[in-house]
Amino acid sequence: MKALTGVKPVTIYEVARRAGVSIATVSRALRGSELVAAETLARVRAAADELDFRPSRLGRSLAEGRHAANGIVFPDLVGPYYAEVVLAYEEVASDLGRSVLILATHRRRDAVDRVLELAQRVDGMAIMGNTVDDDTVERIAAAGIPVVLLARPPVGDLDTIRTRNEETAVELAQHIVHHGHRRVVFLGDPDASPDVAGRYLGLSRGLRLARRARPAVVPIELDVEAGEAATRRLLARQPRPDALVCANDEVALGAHLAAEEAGLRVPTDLAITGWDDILGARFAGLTTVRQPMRDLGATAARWLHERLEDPARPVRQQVLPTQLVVRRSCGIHHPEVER
Amino acid sequence: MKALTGVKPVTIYEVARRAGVSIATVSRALRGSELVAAETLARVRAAADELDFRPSRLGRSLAEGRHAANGIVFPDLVGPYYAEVVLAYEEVASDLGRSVLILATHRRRDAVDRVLELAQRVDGMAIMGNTVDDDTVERIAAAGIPVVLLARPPVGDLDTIRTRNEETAVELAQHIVHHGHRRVVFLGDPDASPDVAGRYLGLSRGLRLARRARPAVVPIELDVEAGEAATRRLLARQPRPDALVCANDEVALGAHLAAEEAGLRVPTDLAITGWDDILGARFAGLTTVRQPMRDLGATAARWLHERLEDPARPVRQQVLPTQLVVRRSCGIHHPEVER
DNA sequence: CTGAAAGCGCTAACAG
DNA sequence: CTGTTAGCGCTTTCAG
Repeated sequence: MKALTGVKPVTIYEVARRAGVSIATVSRALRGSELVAAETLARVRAAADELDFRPSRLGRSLAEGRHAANGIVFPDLVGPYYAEVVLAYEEVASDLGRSVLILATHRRRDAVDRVLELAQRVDGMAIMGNTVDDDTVERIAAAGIPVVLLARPPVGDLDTIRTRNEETAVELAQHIVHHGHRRVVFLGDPDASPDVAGRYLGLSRGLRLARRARPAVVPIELDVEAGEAATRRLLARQPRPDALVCANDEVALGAHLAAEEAGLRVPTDLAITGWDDILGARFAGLTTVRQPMRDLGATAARWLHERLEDPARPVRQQVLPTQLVVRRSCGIHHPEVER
Repeated sequence: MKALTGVKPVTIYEVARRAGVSIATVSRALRGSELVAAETLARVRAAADELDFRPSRLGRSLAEGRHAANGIVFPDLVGPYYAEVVLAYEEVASDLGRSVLILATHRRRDAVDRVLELAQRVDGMAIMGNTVDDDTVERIAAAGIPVVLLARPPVGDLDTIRTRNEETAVELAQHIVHHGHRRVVFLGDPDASPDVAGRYLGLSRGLRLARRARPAVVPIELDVEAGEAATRRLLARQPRPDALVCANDEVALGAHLAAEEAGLRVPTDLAITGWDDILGARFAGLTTVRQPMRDLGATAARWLHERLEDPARPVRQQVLPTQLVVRRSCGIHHPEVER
């Protein structure tokens, strides 16, 4: 028997009155305290049900001094990459009984303010890659909000989870060299995010180890259009590059488009590699690097929860493994070709 | 000159004491009330700055009776589809000064409870497709929380935004018939979501109009693996279907994989279509239907804001157009082939 | 212009 | 076991 209560929320007072007890008893009864007589408990429950009472989250949070909510800050949500991270984060957090607030910073200049505002609404938050500067991170942490850093270098003594960029990029470089490519260009902006920086560094190091020239870098956005446009420009130059190492798969797919348009064949005329292993990469036969994105998000949520439970626990920093996925966009003579 | 305040949040009382005024004056000053002397204003500002004061969101919300936050409920975030919707929603909501809480229901049986909990934290929310039943939606709306429905049929007199499914599916059916395909199978579960139901209905209707047999339906999950497995099974049957209409692109890409594995050529031996036009579709040459996903999310956020501003404004229901994107997975004789 | 004080809805001592 | 009461931090009358 649910009473339609209209637009005025039912408060604990009304339940108390209806059950003929005090609000303290209602509170106890509804949150499963031992200190309530069975019969009282039943009366309170009945009253609450009849009124369809749901305790105000605000009142409760204010009294408890906690939000039971987590935040996550990421640069954007285009492409499957961040979506996966955020989803896994939400899934774990939700199962742990915490709501999740999201904030995409894009490159708004008021990103810092928005993050600070977010910090007012959560008990802890995950902060990804290229969103806000270290000062802001430290400021939030100093305010007592647990923070876990995602895909960015450690700041202070904060929990940090990253994926392996540089080492796998070295491996990728070797793979490229192995296929005889010489004029290598990196498409992506190392200054744009720690991830991209690591990938560029690894590529450079790998090429250096193989005594090849340092790669040229074309700092662009990480989307299909930018990859396509940049490649179009590059292919007009002489000599043409013979390998494009792209900072992510979207760029690589854009490069593919431009190559096709120019009548070039991949990998014969031009090798292309990506990063992330999004769904499209598989269908384009793109050699790329697979990242455990769901792990990133899930671990962040779990760690945050554990730190909230025990603020004194030791700091953790982890680098998740990534994996070179060899398909055909680099050359086809390689043994471990994957479909 | 920022004072490190440690872990105890600065309250309005401390600012008031430091500025030598009452908390009421601090409140007024900081929220830009006219009723504060210029000199007082300056003193309060200085004190707040020195203490790095940020008003407690909880205190404020409780007093104001509003959260300045919106929720969005969706079934999942796998695949680019929902991610795009959510991102656009966040972007608009954030610009309107509202935080956003997300909730993925997956198919948890406690989805209703979680949505109800979410309702306690927001001023309004968007509810997508196949998440919770109409009763729950009405219950939330009845509690005075503005709701906008996304990609699901209207419930009561709530604002609703959908994309055109049935009509475009009819068009798709005609396209398929036009290419001479006869044994058409629909991959997807019409009971799984209103969107899928609409697509199936349109396909059936289109085939009927062309006097073709009603399509068989294989109710599966909407991911690559399910599409691949189902197609593998279908291709083992005699006679083989000659056209697979998939409820989304992931399924279609999975079907592609299975066809390839079976040594069949698309579209010669088997036509395949998808829905959503994700990035991978383009590279697989998949004929599909493009949906304005960002519009969906952005419009939802905007409408919600407008309704919050003016609860009495007229209800709106809108169906956003979708567009058949013809590539090569159905046959190549069509005039309007797109790259 | 400014301060005092009454809530907002709930939790958690503290007394019985 | 149960009720009283003091906050949690802020906004907003209501009086000066």
